[in-house]
Amino acid sequence: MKIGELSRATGTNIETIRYYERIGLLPAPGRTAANYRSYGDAHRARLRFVRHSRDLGFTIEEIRSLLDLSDDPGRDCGDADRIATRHLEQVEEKIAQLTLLRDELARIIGRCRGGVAADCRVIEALGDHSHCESAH
Amino acid sequence: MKIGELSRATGTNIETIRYYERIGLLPAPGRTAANYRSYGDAHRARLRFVRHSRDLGFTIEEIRSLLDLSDDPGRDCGDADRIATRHLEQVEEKIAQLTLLRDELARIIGRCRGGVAADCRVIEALGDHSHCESAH
DNA sequence: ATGCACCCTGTAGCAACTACAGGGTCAAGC
DNA sequence: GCTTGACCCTGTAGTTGCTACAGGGTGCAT
Repeated sequence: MKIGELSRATGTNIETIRYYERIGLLPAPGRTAANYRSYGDAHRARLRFVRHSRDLGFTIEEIRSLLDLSDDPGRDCGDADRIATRHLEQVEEKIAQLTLLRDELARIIGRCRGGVAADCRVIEALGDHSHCESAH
Repeated sequence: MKIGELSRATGTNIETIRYYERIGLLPAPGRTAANYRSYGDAHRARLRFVRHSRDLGFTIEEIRSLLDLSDDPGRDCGDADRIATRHLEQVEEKIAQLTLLRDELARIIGRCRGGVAADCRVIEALGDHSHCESAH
């Protein structure tokens, strides 16, 4: 299949597919006589793996490691588990941070009673971290 | 005060301070005879405002608007409220997304019972979105 | 033969910094 | 008086993960 078809089959931008090839995340496919990229099922499966991992928030480097693992079926699965677990921890930490942040924002906004900027509690609160109830 | 002192006083990287000046977020300060930047209290307060806003996840452009507002004390506070409220909504959406993602990751990882990559449920799950229970 | 959809390479842009390279300034110590 | 070290300067390039051209070639239908 040509790149446009692969793009549609995986919901991936054509430029992104070429980008993944350039950085070595996808293997360079064969070419047609007209120098068009020609992909097979294995390419499509690999790209789906990459896209799904990106959707789950893995970085390109993490995906590289995960792909190395899946290319070597004899290797210990524990490595994949460790990468995913560490990522899960990061996601949980991010959620915790954003939750603090949300509470802080809600508190700041809640104090706004309208009026002019000189009396604005939102602007005042942004200028002075010491009004905050949590660290960030 | 010189840039190093401002950096320590606000916990901001020196390069970041110069960057903010370059993009017009901070006004260019006066210079000493030796061409060193020379800051006053107003600069420090403004930088604290910027850093605090960044910590709360506002973008540079949002901060630019908020600074415009605080520079013009007669203006309607509602603009600041709207910017902050929209940002709060974005944070809430991000939390919701990450929560879905966390559940999906936890589910994937929970299936891993060790063993070799060929049988790895983590790698299998990453390759096939159809195993997922939620959209992402 | 001409239009159009598709493909190619290479480069530049985005956000928000961060990290040099290559140089100048200033006070302290020998 | 000269060096050492901490600080400062400008300008440019790197980071992540794409995205968007510019400027050209290919393939098929009308």
